[in-house]
Amino acid sequence: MTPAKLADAVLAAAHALFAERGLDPTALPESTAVERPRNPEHGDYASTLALQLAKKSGVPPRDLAAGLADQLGRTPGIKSVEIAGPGFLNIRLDAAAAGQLARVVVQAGKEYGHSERLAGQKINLEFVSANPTGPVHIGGVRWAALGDALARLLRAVGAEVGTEYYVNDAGTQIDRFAQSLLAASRGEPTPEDGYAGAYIAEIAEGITRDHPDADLATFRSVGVERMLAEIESSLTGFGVHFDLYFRESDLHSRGELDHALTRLREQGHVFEADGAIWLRTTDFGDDKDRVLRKSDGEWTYFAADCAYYLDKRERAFERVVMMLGADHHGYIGRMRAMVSCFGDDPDTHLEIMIGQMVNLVRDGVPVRMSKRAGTVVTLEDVVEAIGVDAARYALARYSADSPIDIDVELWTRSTRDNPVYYVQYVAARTASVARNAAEVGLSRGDADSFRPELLDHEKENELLKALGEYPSVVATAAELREPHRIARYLEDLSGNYHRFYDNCRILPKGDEPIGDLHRTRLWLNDATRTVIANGLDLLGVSAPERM
RNA sequence: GCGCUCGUAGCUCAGCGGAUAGAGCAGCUGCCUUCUAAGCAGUUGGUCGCAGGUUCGAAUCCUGCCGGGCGCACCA
Repeated sequence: MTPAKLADAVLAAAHALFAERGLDPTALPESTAVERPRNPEHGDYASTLALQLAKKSGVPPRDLAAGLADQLGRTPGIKSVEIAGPGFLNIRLDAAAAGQLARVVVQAGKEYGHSERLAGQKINLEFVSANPTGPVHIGGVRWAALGDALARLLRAVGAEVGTEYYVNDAGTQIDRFAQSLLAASRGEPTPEDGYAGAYIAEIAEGITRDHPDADLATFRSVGVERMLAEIESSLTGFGVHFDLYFRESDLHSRGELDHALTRLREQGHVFEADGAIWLRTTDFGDDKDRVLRKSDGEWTYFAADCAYYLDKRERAFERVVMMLGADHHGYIGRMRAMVSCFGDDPDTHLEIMIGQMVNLVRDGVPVRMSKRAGTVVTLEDVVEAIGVDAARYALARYSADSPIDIDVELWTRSTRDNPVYYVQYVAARTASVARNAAEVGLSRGDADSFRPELLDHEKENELLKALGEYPSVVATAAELREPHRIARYLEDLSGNYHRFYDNCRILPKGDEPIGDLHRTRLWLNDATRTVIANGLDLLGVSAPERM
């Protein structure tokens, strides 16, 4: 019996009860859920349905709870139902019904935890989008970890996801980048407002080698391509693949800014003043109107944002998700207003996620500079310091709302206090048990030797409940755009596995003959490995066979 | 000044309106002759920033205040 099926049973009981008492069935929700109470005295699962229905039905909650308990008590697999407090239903399952889950999980394999909850939704996810004027810095690394995890999560719940990296290859920052390369190639000092760092000299040198007569235009075009190739390669090494690297220059060359301007004009929110073309974003709550085309005829960055948004919408994405650093949160107001100016609804078509700052900390002091980039800490620096797995886990483990310090010493430690090791250790332990089982001739066996009623130890029950919770954790994490929930869940699951391991011997001791308990526990071991591996995969972290 | 965000144990943080608010670290104390001790068990530690409101029920939702961070360009 999975929690989802139990929840269905609770709802079915409510329907039966309402019919029996002649109550209005429209008061019943379409679906309900059961909780995994922390306090074991509150049963294996708890439902608050009676509390929720009391007001709507006009029946006292404890009275409703009693009726529900009566109905539920007749459901196979349910051992007992108690009413507690104001009207909680505390439900206990038979060991056999609870234990079935081990088999459900193993048989579902990689699919366990997946659902169709967001099926049919087409979501565009844009993240990182660091300017191609230098390596990806640490803030972008957080988005790489979080954005990629979110893409995996959304796909796991059935959404159609397109991931994109917006390449700002058309603005004046690119001019400065080109001039910095040119200066470096001539051995001249970095121009004012230019880019410094060893990488500039390296790229300049490479371009000069391949294009001896390179002029500013060459440094510009080739420089951007090489920088972008480097960025893409470092992201690939980080396990992050983008479906599309979208170039701002394409918006210009395809005339998409004019197209967007036309559309905005049609909607009636464009005006001219002081020789510039403006979008009246104040119509939709922005604190000031925004320039689309400057008086000198140049498009603004904001105009390109408008065109890019329109482009995504015209590619049939119904939801446009963008991830920005906290220093860009001022964009939210104008972006939402812009969406409204197009006639869209910012609450349904746009979603802007804001992430707080990240520091790499060594010996209690923030690391400030990269060996290669000079002024910032880069993706390579983070990977070199703690490795891809730890970096991805550390960056995905915290809510994007909270600023984080990544302590190099902590995240490279091989102890309990390093969360990624704690979780990966379970992956290794479960794999080790499976290997040892195979060596002594123990296998999960067939359906006859899977005897879930034998899984009646407290720690087995706790582990089963944790495993059963996984699908709803995935669904919630996807809906709330909070990958950190996966990490926290995996840590909880890991604790449950270790306690099971400590209390319940899986393999036969010495000459002990192999029995159904050994086989059944092996199912539980393998179910745990499945969920740990699936969860880590959502975060882009490996599930090692050995450590 | 306006806006966004955060404020939970000594520290770092979980907690999508539910029961006695949880975990790791730090402190103290135990557990390895058979599956990985990179583990487990016990113990100490809280006016959930403050004040109101909504609710059967608030750390969670709303309002105000206090404190920290960030942002308010015809920059990109």
